[in-house]
Amino acid sequence: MPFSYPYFHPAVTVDCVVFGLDLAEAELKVMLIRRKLDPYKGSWALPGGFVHEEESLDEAAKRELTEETGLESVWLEQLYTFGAPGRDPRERVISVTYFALLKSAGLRVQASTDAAEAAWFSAAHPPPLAFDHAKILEKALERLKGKVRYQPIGFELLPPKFTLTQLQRLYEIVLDRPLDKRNFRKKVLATQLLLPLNEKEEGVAHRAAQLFRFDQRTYQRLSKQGYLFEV
Amino acid sequence: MPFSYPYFHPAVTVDCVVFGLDLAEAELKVMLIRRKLDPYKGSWALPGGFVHEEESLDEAAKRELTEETGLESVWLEQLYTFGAPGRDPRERVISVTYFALLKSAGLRVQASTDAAEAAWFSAAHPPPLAFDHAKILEKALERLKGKVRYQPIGFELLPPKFTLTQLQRLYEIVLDRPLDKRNFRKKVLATQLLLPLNEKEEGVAHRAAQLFRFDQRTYQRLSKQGYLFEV
DNA sequence: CCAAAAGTGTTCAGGCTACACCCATGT
DNA sequence: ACATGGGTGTAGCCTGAACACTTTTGG
Repeated sequence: MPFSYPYFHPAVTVDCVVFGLDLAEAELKVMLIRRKLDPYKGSWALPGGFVHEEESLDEAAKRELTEETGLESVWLEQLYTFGAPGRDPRERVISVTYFALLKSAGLRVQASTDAAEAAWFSAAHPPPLAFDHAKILEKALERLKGKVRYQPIGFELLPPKFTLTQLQRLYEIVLDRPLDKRNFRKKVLATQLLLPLNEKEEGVAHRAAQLFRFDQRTYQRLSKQGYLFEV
Repeated sequence: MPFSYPYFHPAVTVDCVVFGLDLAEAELKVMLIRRKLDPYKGSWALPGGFVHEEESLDEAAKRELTEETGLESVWLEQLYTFGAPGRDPRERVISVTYFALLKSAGLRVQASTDAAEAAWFSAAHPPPLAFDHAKILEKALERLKGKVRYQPIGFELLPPKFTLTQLQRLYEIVLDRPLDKRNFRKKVLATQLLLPLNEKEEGVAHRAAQLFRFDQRTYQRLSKQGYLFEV
């Protein structure tokens, strides 16, 4: 018989706030699933589920994301842990939440096993959410806004090859204010973290823009030396 | 019979990284307790304990802090949740960690009920710690260094009345680099968040320094308007 | 009067902001 | 040819860094 500490043992879940960028609508999106089980059956909720006995919290978050939305290889970071008594009407549940950034290439999502349906919604104006998920989303937005300014995580929301205008739109959307084109370009190019590719944008009805990719290697080298990315 | 989700239910603890400032030794300190129970009986560890069924995580952190160290009214913020399988040798335990800042007035601590002994150690060079507490401490230090620069939490480590030199020492210790006296004073006074008191330092064998206090009210008003404190 | 820390201004360089026009491409 | 977004430089301002001496107090 396995040892068990003689104290209260709550249920523990992970929930993920998955952000995606919609450049067409110039909006930050969040992925929600429609619950097919009680409680809150039929409501929109963050993708998530119970932590298994033999997996770490990070692994649980990755697994739930894949199971519920078919998404893989997203950027994932622990956000905050919510555990107020009563946040789940049935039993006390501690929720370790993550926030995830998805390369915007495909904003299509396949719902799968656990969830009835998955879809993207405006992150700023989401529909009513199950449990305390509105509070979780708010915290995630706050973190994203704060973090995007001093860590180059914004790139996780863009396709691997992107134009400077797309990068600027990204920051304008997340920071919710307009940026000056010339100043923005000067600044991000000065970081030396954008590698110009031998490729141009395709299929546009105007002058094709230069494509760049983010230089992950150089960034990692620089940040070990105390370099601070800032926008 | 109460409802219970048919999934794994781990034990859940809160652990607190309590920082204090030792201006005499110019060092950041962390409070540790000596464990009087297995596992790791006799080792130094972060103060903490199991979450009760009817209390929130924040409440649990406050309660443990008071029970184990006699400390009250410290600044407390959730840090990170650690839950790797195997981090407790007996049973899987999820630990929601907090970091706490203690006004340095009294760096004495009374051990009480749960713990055999409580004492202050160098935060940079702690003794060997139980469980994965070394990793937790490291994360807390990282957070403190990052946060102190853009949020005025440093004041939580000083007595309510302090001199500009003490404030400068604090930042020098936390950021681990020397700061220029004149530039530092210009900058912090420009924030308008330091109120000069009609009092001077006492009992020193040299010119007595002006005492200040931090203007919490004004800060809250300004930060609602999007003001960003920076050092 | 000596030791110890408090207190105080100016100069210079680099970064940030504001701002407008020509260019390349597809239809 | 025109519509659409791509791409580029400069000038003023402000902020951050460097730097040394006088003042006050207690012993």
